[in-house]
Amino acid sequence: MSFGKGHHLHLIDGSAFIFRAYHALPPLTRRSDGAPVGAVAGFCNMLQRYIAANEGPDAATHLAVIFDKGSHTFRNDLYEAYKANREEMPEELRPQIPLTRRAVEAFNIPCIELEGFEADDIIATLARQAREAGGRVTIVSSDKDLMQLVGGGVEMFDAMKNRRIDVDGVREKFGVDPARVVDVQALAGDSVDNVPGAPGIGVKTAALLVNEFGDIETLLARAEEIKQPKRRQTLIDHAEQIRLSKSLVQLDDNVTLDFGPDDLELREPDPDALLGFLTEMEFRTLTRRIAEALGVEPPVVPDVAPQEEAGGDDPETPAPAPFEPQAYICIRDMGTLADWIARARAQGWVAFDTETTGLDEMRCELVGVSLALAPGEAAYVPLAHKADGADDLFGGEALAEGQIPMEEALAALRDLLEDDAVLKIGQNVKYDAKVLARLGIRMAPFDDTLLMSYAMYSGLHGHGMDTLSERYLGHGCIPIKELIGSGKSQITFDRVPIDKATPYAGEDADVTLRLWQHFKPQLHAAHVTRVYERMERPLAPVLARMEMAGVRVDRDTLSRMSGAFSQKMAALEAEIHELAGERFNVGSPKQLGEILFDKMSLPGGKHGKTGAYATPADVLEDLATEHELPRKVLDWRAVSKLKSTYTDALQEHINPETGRVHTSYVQSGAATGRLASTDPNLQNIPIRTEEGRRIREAFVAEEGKVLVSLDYSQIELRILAHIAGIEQLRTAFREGQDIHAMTASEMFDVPLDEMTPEIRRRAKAINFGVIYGISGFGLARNLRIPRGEAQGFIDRYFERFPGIRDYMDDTVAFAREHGRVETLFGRVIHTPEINARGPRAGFARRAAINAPIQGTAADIIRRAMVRMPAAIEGLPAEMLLQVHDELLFEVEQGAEDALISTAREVMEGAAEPVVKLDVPLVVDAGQGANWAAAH
DNA sequence: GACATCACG
DNA sequence: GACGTACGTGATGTCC
Repeated sequence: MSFGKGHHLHLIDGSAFIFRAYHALPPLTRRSDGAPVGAVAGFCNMLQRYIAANEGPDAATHLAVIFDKGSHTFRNDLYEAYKANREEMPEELRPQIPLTRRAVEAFNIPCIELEGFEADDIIATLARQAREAGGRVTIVSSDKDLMQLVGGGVEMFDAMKNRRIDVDGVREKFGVDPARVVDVQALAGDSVDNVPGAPGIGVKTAALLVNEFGDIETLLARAEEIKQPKRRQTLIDHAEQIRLSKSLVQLDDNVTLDFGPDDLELREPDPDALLGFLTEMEFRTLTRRIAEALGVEPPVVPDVAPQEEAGGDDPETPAPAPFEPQAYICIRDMGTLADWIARARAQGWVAFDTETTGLDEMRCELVGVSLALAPGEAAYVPLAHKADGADDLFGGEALAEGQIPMEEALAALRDLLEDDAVLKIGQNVKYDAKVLARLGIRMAPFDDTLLMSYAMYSGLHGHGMDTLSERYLGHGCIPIKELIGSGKSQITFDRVPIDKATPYAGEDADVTLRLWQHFKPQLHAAHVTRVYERMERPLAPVLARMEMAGVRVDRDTLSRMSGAFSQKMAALEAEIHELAGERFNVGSPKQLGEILFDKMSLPGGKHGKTGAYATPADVLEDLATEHELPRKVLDWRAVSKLKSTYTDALQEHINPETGRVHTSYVQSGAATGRLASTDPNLQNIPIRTEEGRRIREAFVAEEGKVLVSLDYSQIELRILAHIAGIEQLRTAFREGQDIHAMTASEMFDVPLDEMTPEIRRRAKAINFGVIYGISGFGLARNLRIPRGEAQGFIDRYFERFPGIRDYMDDTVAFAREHGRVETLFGRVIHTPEINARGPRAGFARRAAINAPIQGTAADIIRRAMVRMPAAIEGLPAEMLLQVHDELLFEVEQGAEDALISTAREVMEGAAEPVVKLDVPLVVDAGQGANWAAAH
């Protein structure tokens, strides 16, 4: 069939796809021979998702993937240095290139490459042919070099951001129409492709010139008319270089091809060929998913064990059992349960998991438990499943038949779970341990696959069971949604029929067991055994105890504040509507933006990602000098935040049984080693404003008790001083000086006794900026000073403290070489994006600089927390909360001083004996009837 | 469910 | 001189 009107040709930029796949995924190797296949897997995934989503008005009728071939093209003949500063292709990627071509063919998609031509030129040619035939074209790429092709039915599609780029999109990027893009590129040049352009002219300036004069030739002919002398001279001096640049960026849309759009009609893949290829790559999940999409039986991917080296200690290792959820056993009688428990004891370890009615460990009920003794050998013990239809007529109380009575089963399980000689293996053990603790059962000793993954792979990926199973076992888990549904019609696990619950619950234990067998030997190889055994594993029970203790929150106080906030909001809202001259939703940034920037035409309206106006606080802050309205909106937002996030929401988190609020800490929440706090988040209770701070008055001690807060003073700066070896900082900390004032004095040559608050404020911002991987732009924005001035400060800072720059450079170099950074205590934080290009590289760089500092501080307080229960044993005190550098305790009146001195000693000495810091750690303490007073 | 906004260290 | 930027989190409301 010939291509024409009504047809739509999609052209995928294959090389861009590969690089994205390569950088998006961690190095994955084929199990049988260790060949790198991560990029191939990512590539296939992206291709599959692209095809699956091919519907709607922009769907392809014709499709091809285009690759570059050869490194020498006509552009190298024009300009030797073209693309000369491209980095070498990574070693792991090179062998994957031919495999991705085979992947395209396996999908039955035409795979196009032509010796001596860049993919861009082939795309340009096909796009022109398709356009001339009267059809539409979508170029799947975000490469700006292709933007010149947009228009007349040709658009681009950024698969990463899932966004189409049309003529307006190109105008936004280059400031000119697509037809003029080459002229802008010719002037601005391109450092990535090493196109020289005109020195000193960037895209902004280039667009300005092109819009005024037209194309390059006209511009060069009329260069004399340019007013700015420097710019005029540049253009005159570099005319030839600019012409050359244009011929480099101009795509050739007249490549001789022995086929055309007609030949690229969308074809169904041949299941045998496609699944054969995927099986050969040993992509288990992907094979299964694609088989499902094709409606055929998924082939078994042989699980070939890696080739053991000669003399390997166990050449007879059998292949792991395949996953067969239907084969899991349902235990319905005490005899069988006792038998499994006996086998677990004989073996010395067992994988264990609980099923419950919800995610809140403080309120949910136990529904059943599962056990696994070997890969593929798992059992589910239902305990509290409801009878079918029990919820209709009889109040939902009737239990399903054939379950061991709860009491009896728990008594038997207690012996196993509390047996010091049996290791319990779980995934996120803190959850199960809390559920069991409410039933009076202590679960110890244990191993936790979530924490093992966190210790080894922090920063690489999440640590949930589904993620780990897919990644390390190649097995997609049964989604919980298949059992309990989602949204409004969601049911609790006790309503799931036992015959459906058994494969799911059994799988949880089976997967956990297999992950443990996979991870355990790797801890040593990754050098994180100490991190796991000394910091992560022992912290979990400590967190569980803190969470169960909870903190008392006074409902009346919050309720009164909510009432007052409501009134204040209503008053502000009325004033805002009055000032705006119309009613609108103040909480909608979109509507607010339209009022401010369209209706009132205030300056500075910038569009966010979605094209709507952005109205963040700092923008409104600037506008507040122009008009009354922005200030009112800021006030409204402040009150609205306090009410909805704190005074309203916190009340709902008060547990009716304990009268206290019980947060959950996510031990693997932050890549740096920090904790995260959820449901509710008690690590972001307001303190910076007077009004917000009053919310802390609702966090109170019980009658006869006191809240005590201890926090590390300047811990991250102290760590920086130690790691980077900055002598002036170390001395200042040893002598207890004001560190920001000292920095200011050093930088601005102001004696300490003449220090002003303003100068000190600047130094403080720089000190913090350093910890975050400082940039002139960031500091400028923070201090609201010109960028040049901010850069001057930074330069001066590095001059005075050269060790800081060395630390930054060394850390980034280490990350580039190893793909990770480390804390002083050996915690590993992976930096997979550190060798990426573009803005992502900047993010990764700053994160790598920050991670060892933030992470070491996190390690120190974790160590203190692990030691704390034993240290304060005997004192009438409980540790309640951790807020990164602060610990909050509740203690009986009279024992405050004893607690403070004990806890302070633990905290100040927490780095030792593993690390001897050459700066002191200092802990400040406060106490009072509520959290506000304890500060 | 993505995005914008804002609370904390 | 150009680009886009402070690090790490979680909860809420709007809007599609």
